Parts: sequence; C-alpha cells; structure tokens
Amino acid sequence: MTEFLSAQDPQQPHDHTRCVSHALGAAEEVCAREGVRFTTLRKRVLELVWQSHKPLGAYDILETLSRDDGRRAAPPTVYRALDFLQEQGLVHRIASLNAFIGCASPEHRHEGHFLICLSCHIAIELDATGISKAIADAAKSHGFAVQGETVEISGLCSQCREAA
Amino acid sequence: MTEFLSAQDPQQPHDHTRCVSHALGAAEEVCAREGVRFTTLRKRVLELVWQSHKPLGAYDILETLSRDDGRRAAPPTVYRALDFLQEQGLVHRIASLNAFIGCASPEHRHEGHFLICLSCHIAIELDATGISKAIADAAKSHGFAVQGETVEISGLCSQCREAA
DNA sequence: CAGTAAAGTGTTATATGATAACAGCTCAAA
DNA sequence: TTTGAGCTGTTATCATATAACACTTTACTG
Repeated sequence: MTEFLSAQDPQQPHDHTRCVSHALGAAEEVCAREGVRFTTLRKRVLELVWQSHKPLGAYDILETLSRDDGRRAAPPTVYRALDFLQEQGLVHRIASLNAFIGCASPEHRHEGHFLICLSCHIAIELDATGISKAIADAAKSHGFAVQGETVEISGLCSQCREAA
Repeated sequence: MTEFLSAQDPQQPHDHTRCVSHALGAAEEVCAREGVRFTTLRKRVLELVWQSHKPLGAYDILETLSRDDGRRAAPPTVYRALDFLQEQGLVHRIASLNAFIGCASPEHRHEGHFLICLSCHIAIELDATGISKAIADAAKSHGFAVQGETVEISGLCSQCREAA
C-alpha cells in the first residue's frame, strides 16, 4: 500500500523537521526540473503548509504570514502561492475542508487520496492504487474520461480509535 | 454497475418530469418512514435541486425561490432545507463544487460517488461497489474507521467526448 | 378543544473562503 | 543596462455558509 509515499507514517511520533526539510528539498528539485521559480514567498507558504500533517486553511496561512513574518499579506498573496504549489504538485487541496496539505511525494504527479481524522484532524495521504483502479473501471463503464479525482475519506484514525 | 440506481441514464434524453416525480414520491416515503416532516419548503427545495441533473448551488436555489415563488427567502432558509434533505439522504453535497444534487435512490442510505463532467456539468451518481471496497481496504490497512466518503471524479462524459 | 412544547421558518448580521483588477516590483535574458 | 515577463502588493468585491434570536406552525397532551 505504501509504494511511493515515504515510509514515514505521519501518525507515529517522528522528527517532523525532517518532513519539512524533505518537502522543501523535493520542492527545490521539482521547481528546478520544471524551470519555475521557487520564490521566498512560495517557499515560506509551503513551509507553513508543512508545519503539521493537518490540512491548513488559506486564512490560517495568511495570519501566520502576517504575524510571524511581518509581511503585509492579503488573501491573493496566499492564494497565488497556493495555486502555484498545487500546479507543481507540491500541495493538495482538500475540497471537503477548504484546506491545503503538503504532498509527500511530489516527484511524480498524482491525485491525492486522503484519510482524514474527524478527531485529531490528521490527513493521511494514500497510495491507493486499488482506489484509482476502481475509479478507472467505473469511469470506463460510463465512457467517462477521468481528469481529476477527489477522494477524501473521513472517520477516525487508529490512534483516536484506541484513545476512544 | 447499476445495481440500485434507477436504470435511467441521466445522460440520455428522457422525460425528466418522471425523474422529478419519482424523486418527490420517494422523498414522501422516506419522510413518512422516518417520521419527519416533508414541508412545503423542503419539497420545493428538493424539486428545485431536481430541476436538472446538474449540481445546483444554494444561492441558485435561493434566487429561484425568491423570484419564482415570491417567497421571501434568506440563505438560512435554503441551507436548513438542504441540511434536512441531506440528513434524510435525499440530496448529496458535492464538496468540490459547493453544490447539491438529488439522490437517485434515497430508499437506502449511502455515500454518493460521482462522475462530474467539466464540459456539460452533469453529475452521474455511481453505484461503485468497487470503489467502496477499495476504500474499505485502504482504510483497513491503516486501522482507520470510515465514517464518510467524498468521491468526486471530474472529467468528460461520453457525450461531451463525442462532441469534441 | 385549548394549552403547550417542539419543530420549523423568517430575519438580520456576520463569518469564512476565494477572486478580479490594476499598480508596482524583481529578476533573468538579451 | 534595458526590457519584459513573471511575481507580489493592494483594494475591492464576490461567493458560500452560519450564528442568534424572533415568530409561526404543528402535533401532542390533558
């Protein structure tokens, strides 16, 4: 099931600074490869999105940016950075939460499929080959050409189940 | 693939008044069974949602309600009706569109899985057993207890593919 | 059949998420 | 060093959704 995602399970205690530095490093590479500019603002927004494994709203990012960085920031500033990061596959948008989360494996383009805990709000990105396959089958039987997949599963993560 | 959905394919030309009357009839039954009130407002909102097979925004409903029915309506009026209809499984919300669509088979409770055409905007509800199965498998392997499923596949429907 | 409590609806105000439009800046290539 | 495309700042506004409270209707109870 974990074919291309980093072996690190975000639910387990871990040195999160490594997640962040890995993400930033991967982003540098992706942007270099694509010939696009990984500006200070874009890097900072990506860093903020990676501050945890919980999806983060655009206005949360905006607030941190204004408060911590002293940067005068209005919504378009953040949305433009997020648009860029999405285009490069560096973050995914979670439609059911109006929020954004860092992509764990931006090296190759893919749709994000997520398990989202209603209790602790963690979002776990799946490498759910089976789900994509099932979607492709369903689409094919309707003669439908898939372009985008929104798959967001809400429920309780294993840790919150144990705690309950 | 079409196990419980009405055999009618919404993409094909059809007598849409039958879709509407079927939906309203099914809604009457569901509400009677559940012992909840299918008021005039709720019925009217459901009827508007069913005016086509395209997801409809809350403010679109609001506008029609105000214009056609002369009913003074503010957003909460519509959202409350929609909340009720969702609770009873009579409509599904499409998170990626912030819109609502009638459920074709409210007799038994289920999550909605949709194919959504980017060109003609039709939303086709799947009875995708395979998708639910794949989701259950992925969840199980993470010890995750599924409560809700958001599955919204965007792309081109067969008719729009042919047209293109 | 009147009294009453719960459910439903109306109304105002406001929260939350996202984008349009235009001005000014920066940086890499010529 | 100029130039132009791309990036960012700024203001205003749109779009979606909900909080809070008042009033009305409905169904139940005695």
